[in-house]
Amino acid sequence: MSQIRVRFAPSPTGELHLGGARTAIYNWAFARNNDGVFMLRIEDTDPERSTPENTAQILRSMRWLGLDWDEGPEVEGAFGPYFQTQRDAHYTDALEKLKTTGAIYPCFCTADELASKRDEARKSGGYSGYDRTCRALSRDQAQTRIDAGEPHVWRLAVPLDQDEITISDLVHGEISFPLSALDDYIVARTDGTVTYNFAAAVDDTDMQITHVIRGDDHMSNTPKQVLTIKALGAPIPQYAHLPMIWGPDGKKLSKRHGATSVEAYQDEGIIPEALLNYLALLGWSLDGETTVIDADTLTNNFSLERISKNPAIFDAAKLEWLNGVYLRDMAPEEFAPHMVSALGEQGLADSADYERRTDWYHELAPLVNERIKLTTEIVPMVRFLFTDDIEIDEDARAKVLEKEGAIEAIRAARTILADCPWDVESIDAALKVLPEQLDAKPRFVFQPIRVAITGSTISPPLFESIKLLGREKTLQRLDALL
RNA sequence: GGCCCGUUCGUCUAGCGGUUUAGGACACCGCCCUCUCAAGGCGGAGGUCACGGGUUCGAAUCCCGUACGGGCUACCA
Repeated sequence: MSQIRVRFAPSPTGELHLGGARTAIYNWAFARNNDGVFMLRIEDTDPERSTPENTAQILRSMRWLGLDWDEGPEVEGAFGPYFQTQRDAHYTDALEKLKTTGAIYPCFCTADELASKRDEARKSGGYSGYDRTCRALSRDQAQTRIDAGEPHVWRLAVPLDQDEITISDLVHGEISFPLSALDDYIVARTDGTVTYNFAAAVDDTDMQITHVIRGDDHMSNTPKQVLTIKALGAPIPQYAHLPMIWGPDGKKLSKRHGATSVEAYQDEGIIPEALLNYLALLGWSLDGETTVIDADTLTNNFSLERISKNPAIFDAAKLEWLNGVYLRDMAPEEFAPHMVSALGEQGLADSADYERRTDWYHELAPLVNERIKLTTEIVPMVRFLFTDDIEIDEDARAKVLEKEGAIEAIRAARTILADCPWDVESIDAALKVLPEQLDAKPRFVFQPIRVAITGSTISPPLFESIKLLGREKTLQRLDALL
């Protein structure tokens, strides 16, 4: 059997959003699991909405997710170019071929005429596509008008000698469309440029795509593309149409649901492993039990048969939970770079500092990564260790510091820490006696100390925090409240 | 309007005719642990498998209708 070749074909009219990312993931995983080729093709034929910035953003997002493509922009390959705007020659060839076989015909109806015909037909209740007026023209008649310079488009002549066309979809099974409901769709516009359905069909043919894995919204386009490929005399690829991803309200995912692009999630503190994992399992399942799956397991087990047929609602809470799972699983040397980068953005740390006291960072890492879900939570939790410019939270001041016994606890801690050996065990042992000594519940003793040192009621464990802060700064912060 | 697709706990899903009193995960609730917050442990609530008909000894699983939701129906992709 020939090698499996799949493609992800985004149109750079916007950022890479979650639905597109998932389509890319499934294509990639399918190719990897079958020793196939994963191709990236940019469908930039809409000059109004396509931008190089969007293309760059899509490539960036894919790399971030770890989706490496074997052919496409920047890596190139034998089937390029990989931008549709650079493939005119291929489309012209295909067009010429279909003109000679008569599979397409020129249509001189104007856009206005078509619009009014459509409106009228709809009003009387039964619009089912172009009425094929120009299909009745003889070749000579048509050629004469073309020679006279009359503006025209080219349409695909849908075969009339069969009832229906059946496409076999690897997700949905066999799907039949009555040909009577199919339009003689426009393949080439008045200005000579080709339309999406034609370009996609020609490209999939020329690029020898074996499996077209794409969104459900293309299902109705498939018969047009199949008819086109047949007219070209090429083999029909296999299709797999993925269900849509919806927002929490069951409507199409959009800005009003918050972040929709891959980069937006990156900014919100999601790491690529988690997004890949979440999206992979949104519409596909390994066994119904597995919720945490790494890239290798995915690429070794992905199958089109286990893609679900029904749309899925995007659940941000579950993504965040997964993100937390990945964060918690990280070893100190894996997590520390995330801390450095988050702190770096605030000018609180840099890689030089990390180099200088790597052990210190590695001691801090496990205290942090097990209590957060998003990398954006890192800085608020450890900020007190990186600057003396800490402000004590108003709420914490009122609820903790102004309580009876708070100052006494801080004073007692100050005395103990002034000459306690500086390791976690010693600090722990020394401070643990305070509740009994002051005859107070542990929380009433330790919370004031925590607020004094970290500025907040929420922090990494106290004794470890004290140890990492260092004796000098610890005493300074306690003194500040006495 | 026409054509196509879909419908299992709030959400993601397992289930491919009997092993199911429908399993897992997130979210939710309670308890435990505890210096805060998390994490973790234990337990709980939550589904008349959209609805109605069939087929069958037996249906979430097969068939047909209906309802609801979605997609396409552009000289957009």
